[in-house]
Amino acid sequence: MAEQNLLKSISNDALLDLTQRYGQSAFGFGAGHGPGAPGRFPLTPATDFLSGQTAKSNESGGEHTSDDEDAFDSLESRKRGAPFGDDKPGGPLAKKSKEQRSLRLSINARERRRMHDLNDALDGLRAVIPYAHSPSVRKLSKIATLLLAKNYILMQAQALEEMRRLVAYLNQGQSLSSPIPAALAPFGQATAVYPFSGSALASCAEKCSNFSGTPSTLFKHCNDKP
DNA sequence: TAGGCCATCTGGTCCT
DNA sequence: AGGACCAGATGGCCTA
Repeated sequence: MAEQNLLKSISNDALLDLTQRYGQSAFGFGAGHGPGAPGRFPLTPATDFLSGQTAKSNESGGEHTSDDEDAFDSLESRKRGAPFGDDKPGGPLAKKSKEQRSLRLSINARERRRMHDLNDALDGLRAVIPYAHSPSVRKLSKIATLLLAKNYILMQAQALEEMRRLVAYLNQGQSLSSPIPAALAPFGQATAVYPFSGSALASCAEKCSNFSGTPSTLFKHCNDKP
């Protein structure tokens, strides 16, 4: 039952909250920041996160014996309606030798465990990126989770850069009472960073239309036609 | 009912 | 050799 609640659609309020948090920069300025930019964000927490995941992965890998895993696998396969009945008499593994079959089952279990670890990591990611975590809100899909996380990181990096500029500006002995320079405009005008924060009148479609480059499937819930 | 999302199986490839 | 990683295929579940 809790799962069904999780699968309910994201409400418009949830989208509004999400878009206000991320803004245009979150979905827009990914260009030029591909994976080929190593060292761009040398963040220690990321390293800790990775090491934590590795530890978790090893931990989960050692939770079950292979026998436990096989028993668990068969049960889970039936529950999920696995397409290939690896333990059925007429299944694809039926013709193979016992050794081959055993090896195949072992590989399947490993792959399943690997995917579960991956999903656990995605759950961890969902837990730390800002979106509506209410039980009445549908869980973010995998692709949406990754895209939101990427844009959230980019947005945080941008905010950090702006903060550094502000600190540098203040260190020059300038008074804040003087007009805010253009370089610091985002701090004086929230809409420069969060274009939706002051646009309560904007339609859902208008907001969605600003997310160029984001797969339209992420906004299936949007009932407004642009 | 079509489309999206997901879990699982499977075979191939690469790495240690 | 064994394990990790990857991509394709398949079928189930859910929603519009």
